Amino acid sequence: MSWSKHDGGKGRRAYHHGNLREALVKAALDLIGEKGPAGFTFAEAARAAGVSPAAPYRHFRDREALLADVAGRGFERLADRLDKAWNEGRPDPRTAFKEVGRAYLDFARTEPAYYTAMFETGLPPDLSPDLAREGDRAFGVLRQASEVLIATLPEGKRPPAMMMSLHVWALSHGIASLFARGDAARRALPMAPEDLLEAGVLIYLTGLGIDDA
Amino acid sequence: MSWSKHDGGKGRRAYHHGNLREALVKAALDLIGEKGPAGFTFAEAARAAGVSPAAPYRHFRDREALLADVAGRGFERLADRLDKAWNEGRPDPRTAFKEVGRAYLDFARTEPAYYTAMFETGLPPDLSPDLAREGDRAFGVLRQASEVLIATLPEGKRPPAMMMSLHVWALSHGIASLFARGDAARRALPMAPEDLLEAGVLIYLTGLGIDDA
DNA sequence: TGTACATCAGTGAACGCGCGTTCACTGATGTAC
DNA sequence: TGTACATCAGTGAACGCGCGTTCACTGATGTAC
Repeated sequence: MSWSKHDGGKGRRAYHHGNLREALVKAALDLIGEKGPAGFTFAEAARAAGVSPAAPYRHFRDREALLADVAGRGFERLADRLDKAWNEGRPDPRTAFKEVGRAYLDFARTEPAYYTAMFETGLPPDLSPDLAREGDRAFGVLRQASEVLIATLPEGKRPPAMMMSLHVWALSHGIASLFARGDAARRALPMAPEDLLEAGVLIYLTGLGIDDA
Repeated sequence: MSWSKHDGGKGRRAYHHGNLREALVKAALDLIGEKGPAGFTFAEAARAAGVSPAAPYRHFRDREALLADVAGRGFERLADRLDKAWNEGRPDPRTAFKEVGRAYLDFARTEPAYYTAMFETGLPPDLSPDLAREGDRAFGVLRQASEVLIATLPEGKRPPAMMMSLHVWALSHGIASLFARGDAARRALPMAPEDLLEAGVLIYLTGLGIDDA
């Protein structure tokens, strides 16, 4: 957050913020993280960025547009993390697949503000092209991983990859939103959410006939 | 919604509403259904019930208390529906178990306003004793069903019933909240949510070794 | 059966608040010549 | 290299709005005798 050069080093504010767009995104994340999806207001984000309430309109059409931007960045990060966890199927597809599941949950836990923006603000998943694209990309990682895993099965015993990835996504999201959320609505769980997910995925894979190599 | 007897049949309003508490609950449900979790306001619920904005305070401590009441009723209905679907394990535990899954999703789809109040308002699950009790009762049905199913397995191959019910709940909730929600945030799905869930539960049960009789 | 009175469940006006958004504006920056 | 000027990214005041909540009140209802 660099204010203009003519600041004079005295903390006196210069006219231009420098990177207000980024500062607003960060403020939005902080607010969502602190007070939940409804606790984010345009006005307060502006305040947090040290700027007048009219300034954000130079960068975002309205409140919803900022929210969509935040959610889009969230999906971008999620996709990156899942992709990294998948690691091109190494050391073996089954292990890598479970790592993808863990990474999903890890994302929900370590980035609750992003996760909330992505799934709890009621935004349509295709509100902006960016949002839609990054959302697809994240799901694509899961789908690609499913395909590779399925290919290890004998022909004729292969389930649809789409179905499989939807199951895993739904299970992961269910666990995340019931047991690994950041706010007071989190439900108690007699084990780590990651372990619950890993066990579930394991049983599911067994059910599909994808066993240890 | 019966107003006082002295109404005179002219539509002139008498002083007492008769059943304001119920009318407010109904109004809350309608508002949540129409405009999402954040779209519900105490003031508008009062307006919908045809009553001054101060009247609801005779029945609910505040906005959150009304929300908790609605959520509690939702869990009550959900528990009843799950229990009915379980039907004491008839015709056989495996079939009955799948029916419980279907009933869960059916509830989410046919009662989106309740579902939203229960899971998307950020209420702590133990905000009121009623809410906690009915929530536990709903989960209890699932847990009981899991126990019966598990008992069909040979000793030594029985997974913990708690884990199993958590898996099924999470999968159901994940599907419901991603693909079967009532608002614009619903994601497209190339099949019926119920079928996706049934297939998932089937694969999961197979993975546990619970096969067709 | 009639009456006095306590209690219950409303009214309606008012409050302070913060929100999203708009507007005409102005200081800072970048560019063309 | 200097200067004129267009454009960009802010300001700050104002708007209308609806919210949650409080308050003193009052009409309707139920009950004791």
